[in-house]
Amino acid sequence: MPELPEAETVARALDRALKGKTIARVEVFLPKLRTSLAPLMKAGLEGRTFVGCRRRARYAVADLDDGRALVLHFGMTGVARVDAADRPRRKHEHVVITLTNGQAFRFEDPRRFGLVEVQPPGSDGWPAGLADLGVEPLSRAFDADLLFRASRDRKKSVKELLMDNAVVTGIGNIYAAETLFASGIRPQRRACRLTRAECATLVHHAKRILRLAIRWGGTTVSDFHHVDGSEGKFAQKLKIYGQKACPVCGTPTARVVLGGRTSWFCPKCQH
DNA sequence: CTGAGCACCTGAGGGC
DNA sequence: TGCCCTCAGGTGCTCA
Repeated sequence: MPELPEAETVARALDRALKGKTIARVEVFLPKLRTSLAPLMKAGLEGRTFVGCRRRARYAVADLDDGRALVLHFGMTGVARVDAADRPRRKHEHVVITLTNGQAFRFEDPRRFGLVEVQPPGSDGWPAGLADLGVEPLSRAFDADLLFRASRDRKKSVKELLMDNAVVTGIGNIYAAETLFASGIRPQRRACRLTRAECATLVHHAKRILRLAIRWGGTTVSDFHHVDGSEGKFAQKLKIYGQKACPVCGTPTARVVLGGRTSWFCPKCQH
């Protein structure tokens, strides 16, 4: 999916596009995405007004004026748009929420791994369904100590640890690869073999790369688009993911499959 | 508890 | 042109 920078970009745009807008009608065109869409239809959203939109992990959370929230996850191919309500529906637009101002919020998702739910507030200020997530990578809580502690006695690879949402949220296949390349660490290294200093390096580069990617509007590989339909420009900044050769030493990139995901690395620069 | 494997989906691209 | 294969930004289930 959309990893953290893409979700952040979308949440910021939805905040501008939806804030103060009132729901006129909710339509769904499939029984389910990752979860059933029936509760969304029965939620009685007509007449409710959006008060803003924020991000947690890879979720966009559009808050409503009654305390509930429209919770979105983009799976691999989910795209949110807000545009004219009267244009023809696209093939994979599964949810259309018409607003009273002549616009409509639309959720398009060819592979249907995404999620659109209405959730009540939980105890921590976030929707109830977002409990049990790890720390935000851009928060102070994500530091070398946390990563070092989480990596002890773990047989799994460093890359899988970085992508483990119970440890740190929002780092997916692209940004894990970029973080490991910048840190000079091979993706397949056992997490338990990381030094404290290497954990500090990983944390530093993860934060730097995620911030940079947000600044460039995220990464468009094929499906990801902004709320206005434009593309994320971080794709041209990728150093290792999907690259033929290492941009530093010119060595052809290598690939290894970890946790079922292709992991790109430079066999010369990463150890 | 952990980790491995796979299921959930459609579409794009390559080889024949 | 079509068929068959592999692969794709994620998550969550079962099983050992």
